[in-house]
Amino acid sequence: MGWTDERVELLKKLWQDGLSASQIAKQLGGVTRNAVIGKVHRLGLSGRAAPSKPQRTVFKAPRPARPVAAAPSAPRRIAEPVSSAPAPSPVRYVDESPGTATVLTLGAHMCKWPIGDPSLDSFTFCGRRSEENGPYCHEHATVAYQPAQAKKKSGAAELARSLRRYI
DNA sequence: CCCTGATTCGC
DNA sequence: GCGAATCAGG
Repeated sequence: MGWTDERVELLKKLWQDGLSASQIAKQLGGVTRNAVIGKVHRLGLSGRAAPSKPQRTVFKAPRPARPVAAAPSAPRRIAEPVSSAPAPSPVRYVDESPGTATVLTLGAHMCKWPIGDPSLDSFTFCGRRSEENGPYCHEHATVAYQPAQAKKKSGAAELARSLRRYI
């Protein structure tokens, strides 16, 4: 299929409407998204009012690898981002407000408990005064070393006992 | 691994 | 001019 005037016109319209190249290609039929992009580029209308992507190539968030790695015993799991994890866990660490310290402002005696998604710019640390010998404040220190015992509920003995009923 | 657009280059 | 392959991101 070639680029008839109609198809080019439709291409322009859809592209201007903000549809992606693949979507346009699917709607036109007989062409791949590469063909659409190539045509778009050739027509000279590469840029468009794209509200979805603000072009954030500027100032990539400086995020050093793992600031918490130095801790003697870091929390086993960092709280998942709220985006795709609606599953309410018994304890919600993410909901706390005090995430004031960034990686830049985080000092030696400040709580290094991570708050939020490390891959996001909004990522912060707790920032409250940490305990003398630990990387976390008192509140986070208690929660950091806890999860191990909490899961020690149904052991082998209890399991065996529950199974015994069905024998 | 899914997606996005950008670019290249043989046709 | 065309578009597949490839690249560079999110």
